[in-house]
Amino acid sequence: MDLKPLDALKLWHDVVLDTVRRDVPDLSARQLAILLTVYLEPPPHTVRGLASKLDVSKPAITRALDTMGQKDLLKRKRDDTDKRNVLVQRTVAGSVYLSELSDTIISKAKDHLA
Amino acid sequence: MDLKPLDALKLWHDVVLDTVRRDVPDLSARQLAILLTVYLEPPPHTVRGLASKLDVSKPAITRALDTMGQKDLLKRKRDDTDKRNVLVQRTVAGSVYLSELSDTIISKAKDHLA
DNA sequence: GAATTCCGTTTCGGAGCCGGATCAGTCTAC
DNA sequence: GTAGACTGATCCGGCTCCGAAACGGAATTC
Repeated sequence: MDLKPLDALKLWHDVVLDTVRRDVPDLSARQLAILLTVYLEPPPHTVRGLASKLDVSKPAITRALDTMGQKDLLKRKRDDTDKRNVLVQRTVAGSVYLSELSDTIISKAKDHLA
Repeated sequence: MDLKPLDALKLWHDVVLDTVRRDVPDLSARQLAILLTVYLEPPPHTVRGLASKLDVSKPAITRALDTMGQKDLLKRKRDDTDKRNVLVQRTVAGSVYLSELSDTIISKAKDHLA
């Protein structure tokens, strides 16, 4: 793999610019980090676990789940075996959102990594 | 270039997670977009031009320049030929910041695009 | 040289997010 | 069964950012 510094920044620039312009579901870096973690890493995902992994406070995770839940990008589910836990789960809308993000990345990558 | 959707998202995940954890100069997506534009696209860069390119309001650009100026990532310079204009210019600290970002991207890319 | 246009900034009220402390509910040890 | 540990949610004061509108200064038009 041969990715030069300038190419890496240009790729980042193109993708960030694209997401800023069509800011539709405007996610903060933290929210995006949560979304990607839930979709890419093996479950289960708890509030505490996510807070630890991202090194942020628990309320930050709870609030992010609130806002992303409203946008239907994620959903909560109470753990039946231990009702203290909340399991964070995927949704169809979340999958679509990330699918579009990967499309953007791949499209922009083609321009720089040809 | 052969970048699969899952690899693209994993790359994004790793880099975003890295920037969230060491949130030192915590830049919003917009601020990062401004920074990358100024450093990657040919000058001159004006407030109005940046607002148009990112499709955001002028005050948003002004405020972003304020905060990033405090962090010394960018600097303003009055245009001598037309004193209405403000030219946005690079700084050493900004170059260092983006250099570290590209290092992170390249490092994470190696894991997925080997 | 007065009126108009253009530029970046500031003001304004409002919305979102922040972390520490605290809370109610659940599970575990004894 | 009761005391303690643990989970996620909520409260709190504070900070950042938002866009529309209004502003002052500079350039242009006539």
